[in-house]
Amino acid sequence: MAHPKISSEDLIGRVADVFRTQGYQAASLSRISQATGLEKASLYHRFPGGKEDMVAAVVSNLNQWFQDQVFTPLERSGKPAERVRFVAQRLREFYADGSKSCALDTLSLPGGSAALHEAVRGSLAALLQAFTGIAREGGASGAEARERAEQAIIEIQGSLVLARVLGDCKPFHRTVDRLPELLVGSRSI
Amino acid sequence: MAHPKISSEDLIGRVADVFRTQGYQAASLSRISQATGLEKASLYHRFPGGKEDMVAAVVSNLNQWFQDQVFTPLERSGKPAERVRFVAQRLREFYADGSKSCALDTLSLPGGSAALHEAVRGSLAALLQAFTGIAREGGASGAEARERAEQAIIEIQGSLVLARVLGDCKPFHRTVDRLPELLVGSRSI
DNA sequence: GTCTATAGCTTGATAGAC
DNA sequence: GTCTATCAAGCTATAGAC
Repeated sequence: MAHPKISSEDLIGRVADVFRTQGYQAASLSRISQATGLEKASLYHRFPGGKEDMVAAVVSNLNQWFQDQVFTPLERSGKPAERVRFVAQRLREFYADGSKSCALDTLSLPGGSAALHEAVRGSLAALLQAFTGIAREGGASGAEARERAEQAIIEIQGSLVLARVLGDCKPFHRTVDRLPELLVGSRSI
Repeated sequence: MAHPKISSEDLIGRVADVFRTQGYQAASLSRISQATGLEKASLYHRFPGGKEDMVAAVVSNLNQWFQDQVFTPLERSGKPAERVRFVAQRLREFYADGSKSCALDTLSLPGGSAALHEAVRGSLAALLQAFTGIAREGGASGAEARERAEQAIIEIQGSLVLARVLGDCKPFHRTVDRLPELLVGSRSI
C-alpha cells in the first residue's frame, strides 16, 4: 500500500456509510466512488472481490466495533448498571443520536449473498448474547434475561426505524436512556 | 380495462409484495414483471407513471388497509382493550405472524422520490395518531398516550426487524400479544 | 390489455497506462 | 495505488403490432 489517496480506516468508514444508508443493492459503485473519492477501478484494487468484498469488510469492521465498544465493556468489572450505561452512551454516539440507520437492519434486506445475510445474522446474534449475559448478571433468570435482551434490541431497532421514517430522534433517546433499567433493572417487563 | 390478465386487486398485491420485500430501489421492473406475470410494457399500461406510480398505488392501498383494519375498528364502540385486541389480530395477519417486513420500513430507505417519503411518513404518522387516540381513551394523559403509541410502533417495527434478521418470529408474537396492555393497560411503561 | 422490440442510461467488473 | 477507457448485462421507459 504505497501512498494511498485515502487511509484504510477512512475508506472503510465511508464505504460503510453508503451500505448502512442505502442497503446492499442500492449501494452502487458509483455512489461508493463518490463517497470515497476513489474511481471504481481503485475500489477494485482495495477490494478485489468487488461489492461483496466491500460489504464483508464493512460487517467485519462493525463486528470489531461491537467487540471493543459493547462486548468487552459489558464483561468488565463493576456494577452491571454502570456497564450498561457506558454501552448505552457508545450506542448513542454510534447511531449519531438516532439519526443513522443500523447496518444490521438495512443489510438484512434481500440483495446480498447468503454469506452476507449469515454474517449479519451472526452479528445481531452476538449482540443478543451479550445483552442476555449482562441481564443475567443483573439478576434475571435465563429465560427472562433472554427476553430482556430481545426487548432491548427490539426497542433500539424500532426506535431507529421510527427516527428514519418520521425524522424524530426523541424515541431513540428515550430507548437509550432506559436501556440500563430494561436490561438490569428490577421492574418487570 | 377489457379482459385484464390479472385483476387490479391481485396486481397491486403482488406489486406491493415486491416493494415491501425489496424496498423501492431494489424493486426492479424485471422482478415486478416476474411477480405479476405481466411484461414491462403491460405494467406501464396499468401504471402510466412507471415505478413511482406503482409505489404510490402501493402506499395508497396500504393506507386504505390501515383505514379499514386499524383506524375504523379503533374508533368503534366497546371496551378499548377489546378494540386493541381486534387490531392486534389484524396486524398479526398483515405481517404474516412476523415473517413479512413492513413496507413503511423498507420504503423509508433512500431511493424513492420526496413525495414517496412524505407519503410513507404520513402513513406512519396516521398510525401513531390512531394509537395515541386509543391510549388516551384507555385513560392515559396526553403525553403518556403519545409515548405509549410511539412505544407500540417501536416494538412492532423492532420485532419485525429482529424477525427478518434472525428468522425468529416469537418476539413479534410477544409484541402483538402485549399490544393491549401497552396501549390501554394500567401498568407503567 | 398484452405483447415484442428497442432506445438510452447505469450497473458491476476488467484491461492496461502511469 | 490511481487512473481512463471499455465491456456485457441490467435498468427504466417508450413505440408500435395484435
